[in-house]
Amino acid sequence: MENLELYRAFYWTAVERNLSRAAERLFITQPSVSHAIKQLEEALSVTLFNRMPKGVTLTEVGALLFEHVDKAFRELESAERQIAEINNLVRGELRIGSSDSLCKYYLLPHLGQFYNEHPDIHLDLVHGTTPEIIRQVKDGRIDFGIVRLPLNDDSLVTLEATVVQDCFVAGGRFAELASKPLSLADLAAHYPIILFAKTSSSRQFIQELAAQLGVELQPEIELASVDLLIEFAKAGMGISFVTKQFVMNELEAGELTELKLKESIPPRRIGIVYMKNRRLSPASRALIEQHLQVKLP
Amino acid sequence: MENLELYRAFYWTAVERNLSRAAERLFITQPSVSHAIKQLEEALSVTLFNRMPKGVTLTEVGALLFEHVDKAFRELESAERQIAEINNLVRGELRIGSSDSLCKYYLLPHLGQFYNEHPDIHLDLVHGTTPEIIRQVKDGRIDFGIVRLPLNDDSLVTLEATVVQDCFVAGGRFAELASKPLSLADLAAHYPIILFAKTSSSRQFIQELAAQLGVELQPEIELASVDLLIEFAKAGMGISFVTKQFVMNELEAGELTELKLKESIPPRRIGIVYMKNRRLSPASRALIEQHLQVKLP
DNA sequence: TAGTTGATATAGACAGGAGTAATGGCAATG
DNA sequence: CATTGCCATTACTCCTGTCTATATCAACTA
Repeated sequence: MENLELYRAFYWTAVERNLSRAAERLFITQPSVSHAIKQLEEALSVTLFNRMPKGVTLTEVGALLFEHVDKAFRELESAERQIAEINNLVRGELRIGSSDSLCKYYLLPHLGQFYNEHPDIHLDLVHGTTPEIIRQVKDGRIDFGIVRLPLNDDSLVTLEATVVQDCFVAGGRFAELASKPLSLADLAAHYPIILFAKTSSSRQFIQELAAQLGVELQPEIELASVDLLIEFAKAGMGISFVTKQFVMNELEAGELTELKLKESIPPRRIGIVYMKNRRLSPASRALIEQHLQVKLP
Repeated sequence: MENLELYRAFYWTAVERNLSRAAERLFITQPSVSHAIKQLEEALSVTLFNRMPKGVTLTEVGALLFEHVDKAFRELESAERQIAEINNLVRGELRIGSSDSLCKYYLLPHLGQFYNEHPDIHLDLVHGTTPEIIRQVKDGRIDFGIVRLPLNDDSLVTLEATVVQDCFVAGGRFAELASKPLSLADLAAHYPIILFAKTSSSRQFIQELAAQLGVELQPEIELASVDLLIEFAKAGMGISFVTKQFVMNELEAGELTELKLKESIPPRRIGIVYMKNRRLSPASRALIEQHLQVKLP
């Protein structure tokens, strides 16, 4: 068939058994329906309706066709209904990528509420390094990513989500260091430093900062997770470089203490990134605007 | 959706993963496809494709939609294929109505050959009185009818199919009557007459003919089937009024003998009738033209 | 039997929109 | 860094789907 719209006229005519009523359903006039049916009949070289004095009835072939057209239309309706549901947030999928610890400490708390409000939206969280996240955003495998800024990529939209402050924390026998300001050089020279693994942006950040200050930062211990950084510091194994917001609980509980550093550590911006030429899914928009409280353009 | 044609563009784009190739499939240009996809996306308020440097890929929603569109299209294709088969006589249905004995003696012999040639065309034979057949033709319940002519109904097409000759036949002890010509009055007065039931056109025919000749035809025996008319005559129970063509076998075998009547019985025309404003199915056309050897207009 | 009602079919005109050609922009590739 | 192979945009053309008006037909109805 060269024109699927004809099937719509056929469908309603078959349902209503009356061209005029079908026309009303289709919001067109009766001659248009008549014409459409005729075109369809000619295209298929069959008679689909018996024209009776008081309406039309399906021929055998018409009835055969109707069965299939009916199924096809139900199929399309079903698809459209499901898409409407996705648009209305009653179902859908939310795929978010976040680098390293941002997932647990920034995203997770907000996701809880989102999940309560939209339990049928399937969550898919991936984590990886910032380049990995960017890659997946570009490939369309995730809806958006949460990464540390700055980022310069013209094909991405970057929204500042929050700002975090890194700091050195100590616990156990090193807790007393908190009383007096220290310089980074002092720390590096006299205390065991615990840093995140080399690949992390956090590690690169402090390493570069130290280098600018002419300090060579050589960690005593390298760990692959923020949780371990915290635990090692709590155990008094050394001084961990962590994001302050991520250790709030421990600081308030007195299990960790923030060291006063003579040099100031610049805050680091956390951003939401997604493809410029791609529309965010309704679920993404809802999460970003309503839960993460980030204003979308 | 207000325009089903957009789904076609969507379908091929999803299959080809490339707007330009989809355009080729659709015999339109790439910008048209691009435009169509865009319209569909706006109508559904979703993004269906990720535009990649080397083509497009389906988004999650796009993939969901594709499943359904694919099914819908298969459904329509299936319908169109079946209709094509009906047009090509590899399948279909043939619904024929014939009054009384015409079915067995005229139609059946030809149907055998038709069935051999087109074994997958379903045959549906209905028989009834001429008015019943006409009614069913008009209601579209049968494709065409085979009835005795004349018939004056402007909404029907009437084609003369064959001509039959009625006659009186006898068997057994009455067979000797065949040697000398008899008048209808003689027959009516001195011999037991066996006629078909009152409702039949055959009965009305001979009754009217007799009345015109001033003869009152009072049957000794009334029967409801041609077979019984034949059997009773063969058994010598009386003289049956039958269609000569229907008793050919018995005449040739000598089981029955045709009486010589002084009056001539006019031949009766048998016709094919169908609705003027309805197209005959391919199967009907084939049977009528090729097997019944009746030329269609 | 003429008139009415409730259907579908046909004819002709018109406007909206699908399609086109030309062009631009972008990303990957060698 | 030019080339290639994509998709998007624009401006214009022309087709076709739709409309109005009218014809036609069958079944009632008075």
